[in-house]
Amino acid sequence: MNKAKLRGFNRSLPMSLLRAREAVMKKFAPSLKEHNLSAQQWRVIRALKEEDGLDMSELSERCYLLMPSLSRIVQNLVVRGLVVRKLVEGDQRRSAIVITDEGIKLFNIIAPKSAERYEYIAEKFGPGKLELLYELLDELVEKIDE
Amino acid sequence: MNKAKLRGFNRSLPMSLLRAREAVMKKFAPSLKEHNLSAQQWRVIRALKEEDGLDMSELSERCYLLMPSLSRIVQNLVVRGLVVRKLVEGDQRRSAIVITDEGIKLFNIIAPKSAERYEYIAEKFGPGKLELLYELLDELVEKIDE
DNA sequence: TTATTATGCATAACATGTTAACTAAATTTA
DNA sequence: TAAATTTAGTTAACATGTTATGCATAATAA
Repeated sequence: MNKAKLRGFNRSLPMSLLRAREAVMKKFAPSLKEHNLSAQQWRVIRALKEEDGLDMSELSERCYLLMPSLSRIVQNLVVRGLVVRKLVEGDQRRSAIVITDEGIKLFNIIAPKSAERYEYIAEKFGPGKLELLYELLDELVEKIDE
Repeated sequence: MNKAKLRGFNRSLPMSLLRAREAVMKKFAPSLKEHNLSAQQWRVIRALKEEDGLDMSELSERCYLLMPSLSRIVQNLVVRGLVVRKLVEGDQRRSAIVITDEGIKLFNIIAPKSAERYEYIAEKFGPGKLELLYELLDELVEKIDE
């Protein structure tokens, strides 16, 4: 479906990246929506599962979320009992964000499905091409940021 | 800057695509912001410059904007006098969106700068790699949508 | 022709993206 | 030490993303 060659302005880098991202996200969305998680909320949980107790600034960098968005997202996750805030001794400005047992439980339910989807994509597309794509994307960012 | 190898979950397709897109967008943002245009508003204007008088559904597809977003965006552009709505004879549900002279004038101011930025990126990255990237992205979308 | 369904589009409601204040705590400077 | 500055984080305000709902007009079935 929708195989028509891209015309004019639609064949642009931002649009192509957007389309690719949306196509990929569609594969991951269902298992997240099942648990009422947005892609952004899921990013925060994964980041904390990888390294717990990060402060907001660290979390913001790792999840590629701006502070205002992250602030609201963490509030939401706190209300849902998936993470908690803890005081950082020695600096009253910071707060460490810690994943709860319930958060970990949720992670353990979703992560396998997510990995499965990822494997599916990698296989469909070809692992070699996938690696090549990563490298091109990294290099693009690198070259642009000069 | 920020050259640390991506760890863990940050090396994922959605994240890499997001980073690349943001890096690219940053190059185009300034000339748009100069005229108080968002990337989305600019997409609509470009689409209409390419083919005028599209209805909302067509515009939605070509700009990769969902109808609710597009609805608000067009309202904004109408207020600013950059486009107008015209009745479609034979179907009272549709409305044709038409770019105004002022809209065209704005396009003619921004488009050259935009093209310039694009050339810069293509040159920095390498035209061959850019073409390869396009092809990989297209193929990724194609393979995923099955 | 009337009832039903489909289409085109708008609005509602809420999460996120984005820029700009703003607060309080920590650090630096004078 | 007092004042200025920096840092970490929140809140405000508005545009957009996203799903659901509503509402006409059009097309179709009965």
